[in-house]
Amino acid sequence: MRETAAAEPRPYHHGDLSRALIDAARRLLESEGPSALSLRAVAREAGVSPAAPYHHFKDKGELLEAVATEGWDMLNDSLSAARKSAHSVKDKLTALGVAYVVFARQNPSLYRIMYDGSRNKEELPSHVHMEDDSAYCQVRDTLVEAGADPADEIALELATTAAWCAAHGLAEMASFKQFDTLKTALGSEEAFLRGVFEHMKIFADDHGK
Amino acid sequence: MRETAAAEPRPYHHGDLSRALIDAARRLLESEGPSALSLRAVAREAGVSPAAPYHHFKDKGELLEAVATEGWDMLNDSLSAARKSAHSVKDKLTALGVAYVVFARQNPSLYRIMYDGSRNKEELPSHVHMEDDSAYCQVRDTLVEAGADPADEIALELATTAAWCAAHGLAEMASFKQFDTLKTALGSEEAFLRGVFEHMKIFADDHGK
DNA sequence: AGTATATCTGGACGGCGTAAAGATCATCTT
DNA sequence: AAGATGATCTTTACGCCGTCCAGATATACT
Repeated sequence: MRETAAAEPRPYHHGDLSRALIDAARRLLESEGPSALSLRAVAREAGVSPAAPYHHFKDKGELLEAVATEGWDMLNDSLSAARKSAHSVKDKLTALGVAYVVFARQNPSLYRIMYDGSRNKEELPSHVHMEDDSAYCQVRDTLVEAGADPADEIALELATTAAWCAAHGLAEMASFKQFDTLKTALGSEEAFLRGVFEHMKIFADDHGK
Repeated sequence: MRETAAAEPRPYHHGDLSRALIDAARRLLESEGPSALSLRAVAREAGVSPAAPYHHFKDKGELLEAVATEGWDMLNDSLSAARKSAHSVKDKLTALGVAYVVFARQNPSLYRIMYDGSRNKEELPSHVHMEDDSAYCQVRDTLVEAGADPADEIALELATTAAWCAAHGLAEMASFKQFDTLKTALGSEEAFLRGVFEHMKIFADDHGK
């Protein structure tokens, strides 16, 4: 819609350092894992001095928050796609759950970062829990589509929470080697995920329909 | 069964430093949280030099593992007690789930440490998953008591995994402020936990009985 | 008693997050 | 066009971290 650089945060010496820092962090996260993600390492990867990031982020936490935000956006997109691709209404919920866990398994370091900031503040970022096509709202809306009564707000929030907890729990557990035999017995990791979800009412029920 | 000190690791200059270090770590964990748990701080708290711990633990990780092991033992005890205190068979599973989450909520820093080491190794400690009165086995046995078919090993392991994931997911989520309104609406945090569990088949079903 | 050995201290190294001061460069005002 | 302004980046420095090494110290074995 717009020609060139005109409304961006104004490239100065570097160009767009905050963008470059987030990208560098993501790169390090994939190649070295979360424990290697120091502010200094990110600055090094981006080719600037260790203090440069402080002109764009208040501290290390704020940089990680920016990385996390992009992670949540990616997750929201994954869930949207899963919701659309599911054929029957009954499959939609499981498809959402599987998509959630698959995302976490494919981006384990990013997934960790996404929750780390929240754990310290004991609060999820608002765009996860509140905004309209946030992950939380997508799960809730899908529950309603599946037959949950939207008038009973408490039950609906409880059910959404239950689904979220189940998916998050499985996402963290699925990486443990203890489940390898079960995965091979069932043929694939996704079969394992579906198997676990099948044992959870929240993903199998008809929700009053 | 034995009189005094005879089979212990032998107290030397300090007395029993590894014990003292683990206690110091637990103390710091409760008073300052996981982020303050540096090796140096633990040594300081125990009144020894920063290098002293290295004669008892290979590195910081091994000390944290020792702390985690005690945490798992405490959790196992909590679950045993919950299992015994539940009156009906039907209540036992929910009682287990609630006890799990309550433990995590009452010892949040310790709970974090318990999983941190495993996340790096992608493997749970064996005494959690294998030994007879481990948390995992207690959940599995309770499922059998509740009517699950012990002959269908795959289904039983899937169900146990589902219950574990649900409880772990809820344990991590329950600290977020987002659920405060729901908790007050339901009257107490435990009511909130039970409400969430009620939406999970694994905790409500009759398991084929 | 005397030697070996386990335990602890002190000091050092590099890496970390972060703050302060100075250099550099795009933009704004005139 | 010129100089002032202020954002961006670098350099330097501080205290904390995990860890290693050399030396001191106290216990245990012969």
